[in-house]
Amino acid sequence: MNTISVHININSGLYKKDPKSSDLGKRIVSKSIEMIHDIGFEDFTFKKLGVEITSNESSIYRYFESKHMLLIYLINWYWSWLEYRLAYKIQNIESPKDKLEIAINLLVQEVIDDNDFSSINEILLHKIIVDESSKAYHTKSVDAENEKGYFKCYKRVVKRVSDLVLECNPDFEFPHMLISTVIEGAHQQRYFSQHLPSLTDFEKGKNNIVRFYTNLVFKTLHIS
Amino acid sequence: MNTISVHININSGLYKKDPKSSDLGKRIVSKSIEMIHDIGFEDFTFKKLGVEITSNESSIYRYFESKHMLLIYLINWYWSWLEYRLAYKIQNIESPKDKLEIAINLLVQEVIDDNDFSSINEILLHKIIVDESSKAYHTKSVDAENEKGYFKCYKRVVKRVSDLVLECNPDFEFPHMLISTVIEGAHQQRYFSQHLPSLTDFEKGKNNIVRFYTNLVFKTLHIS
DNA sequence: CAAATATAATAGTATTACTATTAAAAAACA
DNA sequence: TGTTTTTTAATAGTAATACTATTATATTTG
Repeated sequence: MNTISVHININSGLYKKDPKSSDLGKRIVSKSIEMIHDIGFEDFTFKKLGVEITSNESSIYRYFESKHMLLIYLINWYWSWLEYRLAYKIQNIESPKDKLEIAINLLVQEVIDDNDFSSINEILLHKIIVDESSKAYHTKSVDAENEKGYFKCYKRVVKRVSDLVLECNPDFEFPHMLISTVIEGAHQQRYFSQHLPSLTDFEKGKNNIVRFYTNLVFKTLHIS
Repeated sequence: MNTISVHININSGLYKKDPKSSDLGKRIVSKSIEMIHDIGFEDFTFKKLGVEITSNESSIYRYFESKHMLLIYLINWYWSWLEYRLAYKIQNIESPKDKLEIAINLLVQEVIDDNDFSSINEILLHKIIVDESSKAYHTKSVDAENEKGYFKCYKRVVKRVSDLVLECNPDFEFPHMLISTVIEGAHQQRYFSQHLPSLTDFEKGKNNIVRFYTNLVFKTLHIS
């Protein structure tokens, strides 16, 4: 899996200059992931990032229009990466049910291994998705940004997995609702397990989030 | 239902001066709901609110410590109100299954009627819950605020409905996950239906969100 | 009618999320 | 090699935000 980064292609409308094209760009992306994870998106600023990478606020603005756009970039990277892993993992699987189970697992499981070959720490990026990604689309500019294709990668993943749902049960009325509920739900449960645990039944090491959502999907689709 | 407001008691740690205790306080709450709904939470400021209610920024700060605290107040009001309606609606119902169905419906259904007797427009407040409530707890101060009891009303509702789940199926392992997934999921689906419809299977007038979540709960619990 | 309290008006602060300009350094190219 | 172009760094500046503090003026209460 060490050539994953080759497959991640991000919509060029998301940046002003491709951060993959220079060392500074890579440092921006890589350090921003660490910092957003550490201090949270609201406290993260380009000024602080500039200090950390011994560069300058204004230099960062040459890559990203705003910190909001940087977050959108990171989120797209994550979903592209997930889409690639999904395709890879189900490519030789025949059974629709097995494919769906693998997909659910991928969507719902915590990310625990990092690919050292890219400048992106996927473990931390997954945590950013859990903690911060709702901030990318809960804005007054969602509609305009959706039209520009800023959420395409995410929507494509939902579409792909919804198609797997329909392969299992062609009569099911709500495949997109089911999958977006599972994805967002799993992220929320991970967040709640850290901060509002009484909203969950999380128990360390028991894989409850994965078990809950897998069970929920197959029960809802009447296949078990 | 016109004496609902009597039953809504908000934790006094959420405000500096009780907004129910004065006309200005009521105008603050009532107008803030309209404004947050109209322009969104980020663009909403106490300065703008002051202008709208022909009062002053600094006067508003005498009621609420920050706009964040005002949002927390509104969210608590919403969940108190829901808790009251829940108790009221299931009080004479015997069957656990019927009680749970009523509860799910209440959690998942859009709010369509306003109680003119309070200074709170519940229709708009529900829309704020859908659009903005995740911003109340996706902060670096969640843990501190959770300890102060800022999320108590919400957690109490989840607990109550989880108990109804266990009444229906005492062996079910994940009642809290199920209910918080349904609540948050339904809010997200309403948001997505407006802004990212390809993530849903929403169709106007077909009540798909209610049908989907009701079905999901009863299938997951093996009772239909 | 006096005292206490609530409100309004004004001013001020640190920080944010940028933009603009210019100079220096590095890379490309001829 | 020298020159041009591009990239980066440094500095300064702006409008807005999310507040705090102070004081004057209403309004309510005893």
